[in-house]
Amino acid sequence: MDIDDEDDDWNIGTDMLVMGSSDTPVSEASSSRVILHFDLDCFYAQVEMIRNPALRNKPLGIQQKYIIVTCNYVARDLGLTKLMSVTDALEKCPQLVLVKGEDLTHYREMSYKVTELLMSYYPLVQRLGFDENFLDVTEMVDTKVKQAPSTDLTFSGHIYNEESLAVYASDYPRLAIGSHIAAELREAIKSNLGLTSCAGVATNKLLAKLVSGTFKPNQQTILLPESTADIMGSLSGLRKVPGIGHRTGERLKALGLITVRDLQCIPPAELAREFGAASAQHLQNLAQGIDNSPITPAGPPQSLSDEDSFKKMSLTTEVLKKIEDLLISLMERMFKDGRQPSTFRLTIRRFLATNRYFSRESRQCPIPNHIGQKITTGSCDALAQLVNIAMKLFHKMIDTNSPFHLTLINVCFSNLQSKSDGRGSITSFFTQRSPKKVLSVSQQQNSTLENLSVKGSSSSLPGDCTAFANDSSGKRDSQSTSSKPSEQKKPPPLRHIGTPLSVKSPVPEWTQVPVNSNEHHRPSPSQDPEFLHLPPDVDPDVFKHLPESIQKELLSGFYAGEHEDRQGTSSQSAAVISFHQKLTDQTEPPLQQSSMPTDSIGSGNGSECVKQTTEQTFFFAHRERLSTCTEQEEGNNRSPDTDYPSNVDPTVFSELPPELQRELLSEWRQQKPVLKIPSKKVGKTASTKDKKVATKAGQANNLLNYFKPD
DNA sequence: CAGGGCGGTT
DNA sequence: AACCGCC
Repeated sequence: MDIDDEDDDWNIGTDMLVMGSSDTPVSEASSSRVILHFDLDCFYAQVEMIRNPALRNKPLGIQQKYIIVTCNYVARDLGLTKLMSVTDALEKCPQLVLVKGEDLTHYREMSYKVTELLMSYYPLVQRLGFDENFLDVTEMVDTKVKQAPSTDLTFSGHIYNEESLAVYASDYPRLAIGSHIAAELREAIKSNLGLTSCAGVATNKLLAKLVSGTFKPNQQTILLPESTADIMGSLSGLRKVPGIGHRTGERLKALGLITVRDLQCIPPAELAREFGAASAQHLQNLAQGIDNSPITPAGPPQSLSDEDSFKKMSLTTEVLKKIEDLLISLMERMFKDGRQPSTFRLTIRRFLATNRYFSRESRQCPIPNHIGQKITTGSCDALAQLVNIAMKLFHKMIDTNSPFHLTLINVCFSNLQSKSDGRGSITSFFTQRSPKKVLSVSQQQNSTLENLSVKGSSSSLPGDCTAFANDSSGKRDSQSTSSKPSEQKKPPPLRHIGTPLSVKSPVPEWTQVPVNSNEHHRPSPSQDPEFLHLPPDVDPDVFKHLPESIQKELLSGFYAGEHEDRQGTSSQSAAVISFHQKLTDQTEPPLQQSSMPTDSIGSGNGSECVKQTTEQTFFFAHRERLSTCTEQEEGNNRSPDTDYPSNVDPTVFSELPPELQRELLSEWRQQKPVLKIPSKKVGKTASTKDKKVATKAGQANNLLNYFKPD
């Protein structure tokens, strides 16, 4: 039995009151929230078009395996849709240009840049996937409403159901102001990052999300409370309600519920029989557009994972190899993140013709401290030890004596611990790392917001941003009291609304990546035997499955015949620090199982023993080298050098934001040198961001001016 | 349902 | 520790 669901019910009042009183002139409930939802247009495709502007005017599809996960609007106009098979897509549109999108690195980076940008305006930002963000601007709006008369208000963007409404912005001053904030932020995203987006303005997350897609590319829409029933009723099925997924949808269908109205009307008691009272209430709330869930501010990701899918995998050696590949890239990301994972999870998907639910199975276990530390320092044997742990987990799920058929493997780090030494600490997320971003929002001289009879004022900006700064506990300030009836924790972490969160650079550290980092392609160092080296406590069960030749190689040590630049050459990055730790067989006996976790994951008997390599280097160094030679083959009529400026439409390129131009250029440049390994530090300092800082520093962005007190 | 990743709940 | 839900 669940006790929860406190929040959802008592406050039905706020939203519902407004809806209910549709006869009389509706006035905006002063207690309702103002929530924005931002949805980037065909996000992956936009990122690829920025990376290669020549793709702009062509039908472009982003391909993952045999699926087009998204496509640009040129392609959509030709009839393509999301999640269409490559075969179908090419049939419909033979001239379709395909870009592989399995490697999410660039999308992830850009995604966090967007979140980061929004957070720099106001910290109450919640991510939803890579391409959506919610903002709770209630308090911003409220302070504004108090100081400005609600005359001369306008709505920015569309109004849902506008035709059938007769409304004035002065009836909804708070949503109206919210709509201008949304417009300003969309413009900021466009001018700073080159991305177009849609936005929805409403009184809760559910409605904001639903309404944001009303006018599709690059537009925004307000949902007035009186249209709540309309937009809910417009949904084609229950599955369209955010919060009702596959499973819940099926269960509802089993109850005979198909439409939103079905769910609204079913007697609560009946629904409660299937879902319990609390969940039943929650579901019916959703069906009515009621959603009191708070915006939970985005922090760094709580887990990092890497996965790959395939048609068939049925050999243990393949599994081992795949896990290793996945771990290599995952560990590198983990290393860059700086935090230390304390839980490891292995997830698989079995091929099961019978299984209707594509279900995944997972096993997880703690990561021993000493291994976790090695991850954060980039030590080479962390890989081997993790592979070992992973294989143990694998054997918990799969009996390798019987045939098996996997279609997916996922490796995941979670329980990420910030270390108090600075790097990766939550305390440093908003500390100055790179003064890269200058939020010169509006290029336009007259901000729309300035029309709101606001006393624009000084632009003194606080240098310190303590929004999330806290100690290593990893918890944010718990805060203050909600002024709303809703149970929401009302956080604005901002002490003073008039004090914008650091125009300077609140760049969260988890987004920090070497600017010049050249990691375009999947690691796939697949051919390279040096990754197969195993730890002292290697699992004999695993080992014996290996081909003999590999076993031999393992036993003889891999780095013996290593060539040249294994030593920390100058070209290696700070992230690729190499160290040389002499480990002779004598000084370091290979049996260390005492350090394994106490559950069965720990190494078992003492017989397993592989010679430790005599010299260890950070595995990232190897990974970097190997990654340089990969290149995507596209079957289509794409020119092979799509990433080079030669192919780029200069006009289009010149229209890109300067920062993007620079990053692109450096990216392109990076592709040439085969062994060029960018340094984190070099990347940062080499990036020309400093110039940008000066750009419009004096002209504080309008939003910030807008909220200057007095 | 694909695909690669996330967060949250049980 | 495993599952569910979402993009």
